[in-house]
Amino acid sequence: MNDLPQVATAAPSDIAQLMARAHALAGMPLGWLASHAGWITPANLSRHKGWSGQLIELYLGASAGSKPQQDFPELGVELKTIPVTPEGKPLETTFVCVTPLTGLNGVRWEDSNVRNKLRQVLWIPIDGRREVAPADRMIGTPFLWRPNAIEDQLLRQDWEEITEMIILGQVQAITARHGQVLQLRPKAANSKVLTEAIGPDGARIQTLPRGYYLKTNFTAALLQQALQRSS
DNA sequence: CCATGATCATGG
DNA sequence: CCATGATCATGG
Repeated sequence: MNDLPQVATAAPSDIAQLMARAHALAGMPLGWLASHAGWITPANLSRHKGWSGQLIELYLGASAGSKPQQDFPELGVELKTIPVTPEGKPLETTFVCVTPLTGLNGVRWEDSNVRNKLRQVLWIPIDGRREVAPADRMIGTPFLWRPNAIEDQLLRQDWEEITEMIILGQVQAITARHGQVLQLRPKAANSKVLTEAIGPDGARIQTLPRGYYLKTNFTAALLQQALQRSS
């Protein structure tokens, strides 16, 4: 049996230790973990959207902060919580990273931020149903994922198509409908925020910052594979 | 019903 | 503003 989860006092020394910590969280409600850590559980997440992810970081020993790197750089692992139904269907897309909109000439998929972030992901499913209070939302079975050749190719295709449009000054023509498994969407405090990009005539323009997100059809397949492996 | 576009909190 | 952590809210 697993020991009760504990707030981590140091980063995990290896992947086995990281996975042991993650497995200890399975079956625990967020409210228990929060109170055990001395945190207050919000009544809803509308003004605390990153709360669950930050609580899990605390228990796994991820270095908190806003560093533009993986959560466990020494292990090469990125941490992602994902809100799911009891059947294991994702309730939201998964944010990957923001993207620069200039200076992309010559950047290859192999060197992209998206690929770096997704090389190895520790997924933590959490009940994400809005009708369930955050305190009662149960954590699911974690799994470690590395893209296989097919998944890598799907991600690469979308990234290359979207990146090409950005380079050609078409960023304002990109919608969330582009891409099979990866999409580009706004990533900002509000729709007034501006960042530098390339316009249709090649000149610099100001536009809304964008980030890459995994579509739910893609993460749904990952979750189903993990369920089948564990049954 | 659900995906797209919009938004919230925090630290630097 | 930018990067981290994401979910909200409404139009289609």
